[in-house]
Amino acid sequence: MSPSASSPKIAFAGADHDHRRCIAAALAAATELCARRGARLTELRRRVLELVWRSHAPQGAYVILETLRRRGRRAAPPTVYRALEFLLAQGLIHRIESASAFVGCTAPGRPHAGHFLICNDCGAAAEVDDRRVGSALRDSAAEVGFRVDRQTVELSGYCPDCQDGSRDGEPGD
Amino acid sequence: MSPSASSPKIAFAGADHDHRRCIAAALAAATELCARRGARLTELRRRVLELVWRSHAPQGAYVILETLRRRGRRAAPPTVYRALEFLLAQGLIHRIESASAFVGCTAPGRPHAGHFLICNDCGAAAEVDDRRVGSALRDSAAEVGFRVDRQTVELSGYCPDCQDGSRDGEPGD
DNA sequence: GGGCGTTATGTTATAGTATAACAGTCTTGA
DNA sequence: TCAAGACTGTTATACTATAACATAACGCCC
Repeated sequence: MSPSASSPKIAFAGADHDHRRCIAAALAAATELCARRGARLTELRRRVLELVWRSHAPQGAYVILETLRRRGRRAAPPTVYRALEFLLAQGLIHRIESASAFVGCTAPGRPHAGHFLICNDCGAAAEVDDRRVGSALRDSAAEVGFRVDRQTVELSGYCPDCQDGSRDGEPGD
Repeated sequence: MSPSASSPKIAFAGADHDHRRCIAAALAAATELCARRGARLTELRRRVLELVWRSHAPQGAYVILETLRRRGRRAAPPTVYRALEFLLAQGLIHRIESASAFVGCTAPGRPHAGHFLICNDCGAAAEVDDRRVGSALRDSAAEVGFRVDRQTVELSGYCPDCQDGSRDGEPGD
């Protein structure tokens, strides 16, 4: 069951996609997953998850906080960080270390140790699960006797949509 | 100029090595490199580089700041961050994103886009340059049309010396 | 050696990211 | 109902990083 025959790999959603569907799908998956696990996806946590998913660009904790407040919710930094902590623990979001920000997980409930392609221009982060990368990293670590616990793999650069120079200055290679 | 032939890969220095030689070698390489480039390795920058190299564990900017002050240097956060910025620009140190800290580069002056193995226990970070990892990442990005600019690859886990459980419950570090 | 532009550093203030600690509230189940 | 635990509110603070402007040191030219 291949998702789409036209493109071999789906990484960046593209500027024209219906993002409401992304959000709805993420919330539905989270609801289902938490129910199955007996984890409590409370109203607050759901709202924070929704705000993380507001864009494919990683969202900072304080941006989420501001939005919560503007929407009438009493909130302080711990409010947001605790919700984010829960969502991280459930594998519903990821932290992008190089941006100190959070992005929705595109394959929750499935064990995966993928990597991220992050566009310097539009800010979008695409999650990629590539077996070759994973095994290369694992082999490399094993060779020196290192036992891997957690991996942070983030490539910054320019996504296909942002490489044509239509945004500013330089066209790419 | 050939590296040691005794071990196939040198990643972690080990608890018993003479770290003064690491520091001396790093400072010598930095001096030579900056001279060749006409970059000014000032007294401050040299001292900051030395403090980054104080350990193989990544050092936080404020730890460096505190040490500078204890040693009698007038310093504020920008003092340290500006020196770190210079050292980063010269490729003499790397920033470990997942720790918000800095570690000395083990191969300055040589273009490299390697990755780091970071021990959760002793804190040491080993820089590894593995062609397979690099090419797997490059291939994976190219497949979806992503142009890579910068990469952050950090694996956290346990180094060979820290896997035997001898550290459990140890008070000091 | 003095003038002058450039680079480096000092200094103060503040922005941005994250957590500690404790109080109050809600949920759940015996 | 009650108790225990989980969740959220609240205040305070720690940690990380940069903006903005002042001063000092260097490098070059004449």
